[in-house]
Amino acid sequence: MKIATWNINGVRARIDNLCAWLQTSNPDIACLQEIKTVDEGFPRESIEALGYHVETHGQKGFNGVALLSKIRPDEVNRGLPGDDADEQSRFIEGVFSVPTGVVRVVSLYLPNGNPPDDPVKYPYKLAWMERLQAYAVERLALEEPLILAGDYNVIPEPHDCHDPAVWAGDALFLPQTRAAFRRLENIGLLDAVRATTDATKLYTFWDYQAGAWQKNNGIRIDHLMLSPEAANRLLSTSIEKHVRAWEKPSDHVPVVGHFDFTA
DNA sequence: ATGCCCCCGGTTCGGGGA
Repeated sequence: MKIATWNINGVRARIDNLCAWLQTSNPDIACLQEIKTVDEGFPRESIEALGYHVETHGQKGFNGVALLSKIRPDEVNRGLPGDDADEQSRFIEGVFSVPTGVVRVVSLYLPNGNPPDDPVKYPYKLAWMERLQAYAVERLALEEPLILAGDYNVIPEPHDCHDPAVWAGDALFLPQTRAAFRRLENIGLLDAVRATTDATKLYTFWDYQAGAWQKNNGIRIDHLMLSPEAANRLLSTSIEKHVRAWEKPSDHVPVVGHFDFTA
């Protein structure tokens, strides 16, 4: 079973790209971020035509997440618990039946947090990470396969970026950000890519500016975080960076986990 | 030191991204 995450950077601007990727990569479940549309504006027909069920949690203009899946989810929940006043659409959870039972899959878009000295943005990011941890603690107690997939806007370690010095004061790489990410690992979530490879220079995002892609000046910020029950089913991961060279690309590429959920 | 580039809303620029 192939479960992928991809920050699409505007699903309406990228629908041809998305359909081409679905047809070639053929994921069973795709977690999208930054769909940048309200639910009514999501181009669901062209995706349904490829055999996918579509669940969205959008908003006007920016943010927005979605779950595309070949099997219909038994349950869908929208919004990260812990703050009823938070109106940003950054979290959607689906529960899917598999031969071994269920797998719970989340598409999440963690706040960027820049600039760090902004009175609202960085505190919002850190608070969101605390809420995510509280949610994860609760879900981990279920002892189910759980896959928290998405754009975390976190560079976990210096080798997860081309030039750590450039990112030193950035909300994606500040010590507090990295510490919050480590807490997610320490409660029992496994970074699937790092668990399956020792390769260096693995990135999932390359800025549109200054020829970052051509120079491989990237960062690894899109992650699949796994509960122990999901980690035990993990076969391999891949970063599908070839799509970054397509015409009119997203600045992120899909990150894919292959799982064996056969009984 | 700053901007490079891109999407969106809605207008010819600003907000947001990272």
